[in-house]
Amino acid sequence: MEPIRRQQLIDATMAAIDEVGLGEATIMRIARHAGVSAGIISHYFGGKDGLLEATMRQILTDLSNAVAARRRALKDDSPRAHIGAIIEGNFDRSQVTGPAAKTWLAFWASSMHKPTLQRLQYVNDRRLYANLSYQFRRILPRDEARNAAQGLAAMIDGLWLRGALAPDAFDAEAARYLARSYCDQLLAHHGYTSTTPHA
Amino acid sequence: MEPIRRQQLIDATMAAIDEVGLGEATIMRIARHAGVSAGIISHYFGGKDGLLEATMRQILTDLSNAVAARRRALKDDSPRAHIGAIIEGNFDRSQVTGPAAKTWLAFWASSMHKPTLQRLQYVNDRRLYANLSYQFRRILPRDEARNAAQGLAAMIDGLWLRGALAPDAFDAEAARYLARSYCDQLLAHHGYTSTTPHA
DNA sequence: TTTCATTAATTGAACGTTCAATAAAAAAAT
DNA sequence: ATTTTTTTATTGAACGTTCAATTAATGAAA
Repeated sequence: MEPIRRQQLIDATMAAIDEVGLGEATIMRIARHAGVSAGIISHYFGGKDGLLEATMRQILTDLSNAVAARRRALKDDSPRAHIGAIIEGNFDRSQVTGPAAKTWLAFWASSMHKPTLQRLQYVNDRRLYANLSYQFRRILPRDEARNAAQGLAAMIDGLWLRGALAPDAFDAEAARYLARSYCDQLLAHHGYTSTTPHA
Repeated sequence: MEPIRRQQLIDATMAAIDEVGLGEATIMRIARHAGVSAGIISHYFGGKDGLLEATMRQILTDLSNAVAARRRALKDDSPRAHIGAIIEGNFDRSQVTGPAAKTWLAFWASSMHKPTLQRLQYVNDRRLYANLSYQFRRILPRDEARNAAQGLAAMIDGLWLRGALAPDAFDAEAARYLARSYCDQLLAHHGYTSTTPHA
């Protein structure tokens, strides 16, 4: 029963944050979304903070899995292919629009003042940077690779931020195209030519 | 007396949000920061929401002014110069790190669920896009210009988001360099050569 | 019956708002 | 100039509401 309830409550948390924002996402509202009583949250997560932390953890895990799966499925081992997979994985993110995205942004803002969330967010950020940096380094000199990784990471965050903010106006395909184009420009800048130009 | 108090309270709001986040920024804490009593907030702003809206308005005005001032000071009327001024202005933003930045991000998240803030944020976003788009259009074909504007806008947001999140690790100069490099790549992509390469 | 899962009622703290009272400043009258 | 009146600025306490957490009671399963 425990794993079922935990998942229900995590999903309900995202739904509630998507609906009214983190500030108004009370334990009663979350519990109502999950179809259970409020007390059960303290029982399974020790309190509201525990539930919020578990929810952020799940989002990060989902993101990590989405990237890893696409990289595992690669036939091409080129840096461009790996970076492409990272981009695709980040824009999957259990739908860039929708509950997960708004929840992510809410946690992002909240992590500025909650050490626990900040740590999670930091680890995730470093992983993205390390992965990008490593792949760029296979082609670009050290400083160039470092800049490229930071630039692309910023662009991914920025595009996704816009997705969370205006889900209706957001075109996920256009976002992926922009990120890949930027990646290609970064690589081309140092003599690398892509084998298969993106559509 | 009124304009003085209003400014004090707006500054105190940013200080409080910088300190403990939007969720914990109570009117008592804000009032204490300003050295006045809590009741005065309702007197001058009609309530907490009024104060928050006024604070966001001020941040947007400051940003708008920072960009406008740099564009007015341009000697060169080239698209590249204008876009450069927009970048510089956006990374001024009354210091990308510090209270204003955290307040901005807090409002950004909050605007997903508060129509008033959403409207302010939307107008600001459209102005950035329109300005960038117009300048790119002077050199690039329509679709290319549209993509370039969206890409650069996303990169600016992404870089700045990272500044708000990790003020200590953030290098404003590096951020400006990344944005300008990206801009140059976008322009160079269609035969345009910059007159003065950035340092 | 004993244990596990859940609920519903309750508690105390914290919140934003309101309001009557006060203090300070300005204006008017003497 | 001095006093009186009016306006403005501000306070601090009280109110009603809402929240997260806790507790005791209830139901189901083993």
